[in-house]
Amino acid sequence: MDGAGSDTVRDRHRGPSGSPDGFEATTARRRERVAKVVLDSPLPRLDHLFDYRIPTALAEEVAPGVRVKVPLRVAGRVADGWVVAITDTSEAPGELSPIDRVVSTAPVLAPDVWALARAVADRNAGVASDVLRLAVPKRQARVEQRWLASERAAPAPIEAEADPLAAALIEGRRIAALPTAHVVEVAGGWVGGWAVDLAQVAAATAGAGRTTIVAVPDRRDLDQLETALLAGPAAGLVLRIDASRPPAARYRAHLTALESGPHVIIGNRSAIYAPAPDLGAIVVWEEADPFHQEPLAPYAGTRDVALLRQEQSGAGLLLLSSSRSSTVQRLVELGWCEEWGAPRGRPEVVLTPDDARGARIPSAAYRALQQGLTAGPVLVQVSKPGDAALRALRAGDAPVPIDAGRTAHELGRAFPGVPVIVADGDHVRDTVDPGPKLVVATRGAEPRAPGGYRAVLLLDGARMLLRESLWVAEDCLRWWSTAAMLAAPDAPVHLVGVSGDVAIALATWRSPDFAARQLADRRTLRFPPTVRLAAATGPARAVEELVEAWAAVGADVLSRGPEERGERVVVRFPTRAGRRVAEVAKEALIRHGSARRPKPPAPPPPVLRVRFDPHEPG
DNA sequence: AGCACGCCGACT
DNA sequence: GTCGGCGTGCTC
Repeated sequence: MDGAGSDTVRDRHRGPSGSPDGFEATTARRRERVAKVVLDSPLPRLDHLFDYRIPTALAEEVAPGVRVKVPLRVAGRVADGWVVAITDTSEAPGELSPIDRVVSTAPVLAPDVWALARAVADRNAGVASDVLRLAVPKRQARVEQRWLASERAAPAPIEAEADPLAAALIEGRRIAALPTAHVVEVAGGWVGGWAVDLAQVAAATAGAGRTTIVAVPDRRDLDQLETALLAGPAAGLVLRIDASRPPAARYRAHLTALESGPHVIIGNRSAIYAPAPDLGAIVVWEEADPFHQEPLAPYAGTRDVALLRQEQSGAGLLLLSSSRSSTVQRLVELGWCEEWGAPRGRPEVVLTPDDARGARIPSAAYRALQQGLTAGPVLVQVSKPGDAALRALRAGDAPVPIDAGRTAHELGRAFPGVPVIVADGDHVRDTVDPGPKLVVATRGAEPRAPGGYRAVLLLDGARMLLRESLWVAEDCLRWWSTAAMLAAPDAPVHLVGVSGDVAIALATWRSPDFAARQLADRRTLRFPPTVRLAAATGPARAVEELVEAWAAVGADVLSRGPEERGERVVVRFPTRAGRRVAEVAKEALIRHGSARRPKPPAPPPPVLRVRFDPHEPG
């Protein structure tokens, strides 16, 4: 990777003979202090490094990573940017403008994070500054001044138990693994076994003087991981990088992460961009969870960013998931990633057919609940109700949907005197107390119970499998697996009304085999993850032009249709073509990407947009 | 974003 | 000839 950042698209346009405007013949290379600056601008045309003269008055302060204000001649504007490198020469035509001022001397954009942002943007035909918005938190002047003034000492070394997985990661190995499959008690309470697994790996990595980054999908998982870490030897090294926390805390954690480690950096998807000078291991928990998909352009998900960061940094990569996705299985089969060990513990899953007389709960499952309730709480997982279904229910419309509320009502009647607790998007619960009770939860909202549930009922499996999605089967396996892992070690897990491959995968706890079969099917169908997809929307003319350019580099149209004020197209292409497909898209965005506004007041004009690896092609 | 430049049609 | 509308390209 080019440490100064690659000016790829633009350089390629110029070709080997140099600038098309003929400036180079008259422009001698100048010798002076030159700063290479990336501008904080979302315009694709400005997404390359700009050269600025470093005035002697600023020579002391200008350094790679600092925020600067620079003039942008057109319209006499001053733009924000970051210095990413300092050189002695410039190829830019004309006189260099001087840097206007240094915003602060804190080097907030670490060189490797810049290289990562550049690579992420290039892979997704995006703009580096859009990625930097995720990678560098908003400046907090007070916090920064305090940090600049403070004495900084490296954290004291810690004593941690040696761990073979951590040792492998520090060597730079790439590993796919399944976690301990039951809840575990630590000083702060009961947490998922996965969190204790990861706390151990992070502590051992810190014991070797290296930093670990762990990215998890959501706040609930982050809380569990933090609890597990605070109970262990690495408690003092934890930095929580979490967009939902106050900006000052977020910025303070970012500045601390810039210091030499070891640290244990934990957070949601933005944590994958955290600066880490002594990075030893990159960990993604539940890489297939939709919360790992970035909703902001250029939409790069945690797993893909982690893969790029692993390749650039040479740190280890651990993809730990409650079940194997076809995407990770592909990495394993390519030999890019190795499998690690066998999962520890395995829920006792019973496949239970639907009741012949049409009762909501088959009698075998009913007996399991009854039995479980003599010892403690039991869990019933139902599919997501959905707002429309709930509104219909309230309005008294037929048909009545199956949802957490109705199931809870029925169960309450079936088990009189037993408390019923509902957990869903509107009633968020992280944990429940011990003692007999029925916990009815929509998938993904299941609370944890001390010691684990005495029985788990996966009630709406068949319904979940009806969801229209490219990824239904593996999504269901993941939802069921996460609920199953909340069971006490000897408690039964009943999967109701589902048979076939996916049910057997859960019962045998062999999701990798299932993922391998999914992958084989997808290979013959030419579906992701064996090929990649990209979607473009915009004015028909721009979309048509892009489709032609894409066809020339090996992308074929999967679907095409009208879109509000324009067109939408989805193409697929072999993974090998990814680089060219992204380059071509970036060129199209430079031509058509910025708004050409007609006379106001008019609706905002359609603009060309490109999205790589959309989760659903539709 | 906002400004210069240049190409083409309509005018003194 | 030349004025000016607007589409195109550029910003170190």
